[in-house]
Amino acid sequence: MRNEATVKVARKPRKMRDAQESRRLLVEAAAEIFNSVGYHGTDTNRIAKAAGYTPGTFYTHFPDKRAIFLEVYQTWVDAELADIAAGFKFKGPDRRDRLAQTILNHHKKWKTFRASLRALYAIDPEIRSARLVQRGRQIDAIVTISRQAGREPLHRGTILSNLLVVEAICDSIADGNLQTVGVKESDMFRNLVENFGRPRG
Amino acid sequence: MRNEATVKVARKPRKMRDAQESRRLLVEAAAEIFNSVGYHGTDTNRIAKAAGYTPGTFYTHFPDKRAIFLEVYQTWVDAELADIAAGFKFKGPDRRDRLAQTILNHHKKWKTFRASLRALYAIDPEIRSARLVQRGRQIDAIVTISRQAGREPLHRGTILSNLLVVEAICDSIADGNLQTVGVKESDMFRNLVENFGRPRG
Amino acid sequence: MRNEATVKVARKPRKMRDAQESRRLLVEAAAEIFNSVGYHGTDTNRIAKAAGYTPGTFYTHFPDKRAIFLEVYQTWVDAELADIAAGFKFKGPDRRDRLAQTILNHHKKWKTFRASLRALYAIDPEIRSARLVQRGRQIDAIVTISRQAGREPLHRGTILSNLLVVEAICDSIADGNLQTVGVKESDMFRNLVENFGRPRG
Amino acid sequence: MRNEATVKVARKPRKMRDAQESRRLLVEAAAEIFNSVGYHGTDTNRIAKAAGYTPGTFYTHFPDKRAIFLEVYQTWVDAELADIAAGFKFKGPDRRDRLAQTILNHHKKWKTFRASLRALYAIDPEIRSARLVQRGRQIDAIVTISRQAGREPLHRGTILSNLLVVEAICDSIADGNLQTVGVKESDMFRNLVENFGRPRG
DNA sequence: TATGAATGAGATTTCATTCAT
DNA sequence: AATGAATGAAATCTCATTCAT
Repeated sequence: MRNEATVKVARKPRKMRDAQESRRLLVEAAAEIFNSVGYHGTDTNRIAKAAGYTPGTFYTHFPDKRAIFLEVYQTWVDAELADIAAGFKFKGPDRRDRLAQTILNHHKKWKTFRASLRALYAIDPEIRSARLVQRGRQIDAIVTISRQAGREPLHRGTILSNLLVVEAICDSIADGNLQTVGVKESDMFRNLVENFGRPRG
Repeated sequence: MRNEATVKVARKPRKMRDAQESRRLLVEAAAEIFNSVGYHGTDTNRIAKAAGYTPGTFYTHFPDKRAIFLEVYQTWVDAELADIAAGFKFKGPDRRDRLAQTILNHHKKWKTFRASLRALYAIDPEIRSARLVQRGRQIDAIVTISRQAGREPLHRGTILSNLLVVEAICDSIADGNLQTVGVKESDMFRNLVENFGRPRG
Repeated sequence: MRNEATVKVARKPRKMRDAQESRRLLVEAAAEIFNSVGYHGTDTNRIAKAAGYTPGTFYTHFPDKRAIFLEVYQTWVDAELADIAAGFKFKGPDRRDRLAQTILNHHKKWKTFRASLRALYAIDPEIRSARLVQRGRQIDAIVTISRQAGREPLHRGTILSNLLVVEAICDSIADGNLQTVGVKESDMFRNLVENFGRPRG
Repeated sequence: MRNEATVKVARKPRKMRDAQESRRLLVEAAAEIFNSVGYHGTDTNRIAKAAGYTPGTFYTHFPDKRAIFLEVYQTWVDAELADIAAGFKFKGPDRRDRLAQTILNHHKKWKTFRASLRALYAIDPEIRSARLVQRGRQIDAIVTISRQAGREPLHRGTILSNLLVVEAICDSIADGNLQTVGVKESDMFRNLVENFGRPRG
């Protein structure tokens, strides 16, 4: 009963036939848009379009906007874990600097996405659960890395605390406005570096 | 995200001729709503209604939604500065605990508002400027407090770093989900306390 | 039926400032549209436009499409009751004919609306409740009319049965396709008339 | 939320090469869904899925949604005619009761489908034609049955009238809400029975 | 200042239908 | 015949904002 459409628009070449691939393209596009204009500035039609699809396609892959945000989040957290794990493998005298730089880059890249995540975390129970699960995994991963390195892992509370501190400092540097509040970025970076490899106690 | 249930409708001050009072009522209502459902979950009609006015009135006092958010922010930051200043005046052996508790309470109370602020900071230049100005004032205030206490103030970078750490840890406790990631709140609180009054190094 | 009207209509002078009046206009427009294209063929934008408003206005008066359908239904049922009551007041030898004609006219006029009502009744619990309440009222009204006329009312079951029969026959005539099935409208009308004023058995 | 719960997903007959069988499965699935959520609540993808196919398959068998509704209608009307014919064959003192019960059961089973049919009838010319054709056939069948029974058939108008009355009363009982309007189901059933085998007037 | 009905752009979502495979 | 990803038009609904009073 919707067929009154008298004018036929030229068909687009529908070549994309792989659902997995389409999902990936959508998630990729969504990640980028969420990270540039935030969750509320993003609309599903735009995600679809950016991925090369029409509005309806979005909904053949995700029930709603939150669902794709969650999926972007999973993807993102995996990347973060990989980054951190990679960072821990640095050797040599500047390893702390390089680890700090690695994590800082991650934050620079995902600045806006992280901010959206926090805002949604405060409001949305599902996002909160997902985030908490990942936070747990993140701490687990660090415990594991410590053990693999033959060191006695820190308490979970201390690990979380360190994570939070690192994130907070990274965010402040990533923001790029430190000079506005009269702080030198290099000072802040030094503060960041000091959080790695400190002897426990 | 439409929880009308939580909003208290105030009286109907028809033809109240005091613009200052109206503004105050609106800002107060807005603060509460922003803090319960976040910036994007808040609608201006609802703010007006909660303050006891009709939608149009909102726009006789504020040019747009962002403007009232900014005003709420100013109010809020003043309260925070006052809290911190008060906290610094505690004396006695448990002064660090009491200062930590004071700041933690502030965070508990403004959890959602803070999250919204961060998300907007990432997206909106005006909010960003406002936030940066306040950050500067906040550091200034701490410098001043140190001087008044006859101590040599820390570097601005160190102050900011400490502020960020305190905020991050407070947020994590305020969230109320630490046990979910296997961390004890009391451990975290101890981490928080340690950030106050530490001898500089 | 789906007025694609692409031409932008010049701004309407927003003179309509009476909510009651607006509601009435919307309900009136809705009644007409529901009755011409059925519930599912009706869209809220079209109702608003037909009443002289823009899409958003609809939602300042009704929470959704069902709500206005329900309101149209209330209006309609009142009209029907009034029609029947008026019909019962006819005097003279042709009173049964005139009563039949009155009710038939009502059915002719509301053919499509009635069909939509039935379809929604089958699916939608709220519509069902509303319809049942009205059905009860309708029977009550007939009991009352009988009493006022100094006659002993029929059993409720008999009244309902008569109502159903009258409605069914009216619908079949109102439809206007009797000749297609080889039946003369006048025969059917006679069957209808016989249902009025029959001595009870 | 779009009651997926009620639909049974059939097996996956990939590459089933029997078009007749596929059609049948689709019509069967469609009948059930139309009858549970109505025409407008039914989507063609869901029909296909319930029949064990994917969305595209639907359109290799039917040009559109209306077409399958029409086909379901044909199937249904045949079943109804068979029911009635069977009912007319009952013998003995309770034959009228048993006939009434047979027809009532049919109505109970197809409640929602019937409601949809009426609503579409009011709106859709093709559905209307189909329905009118079947109505004619139905009257024809009853004429034939009468003749076969050696009785002089009633006028077509009387037959139609009786059919309408029976349908209306069956619908009201099938609905299951008579007590809500203060009517006893048994009273209504008696009214129904009285419509069968009445000596013609 | 306050009102509050109205606006209108636009976001979310649905689904009958298509078509390359 | 069957697939199933994709389509795209369109409907529902939201809400920051306006403006005549």
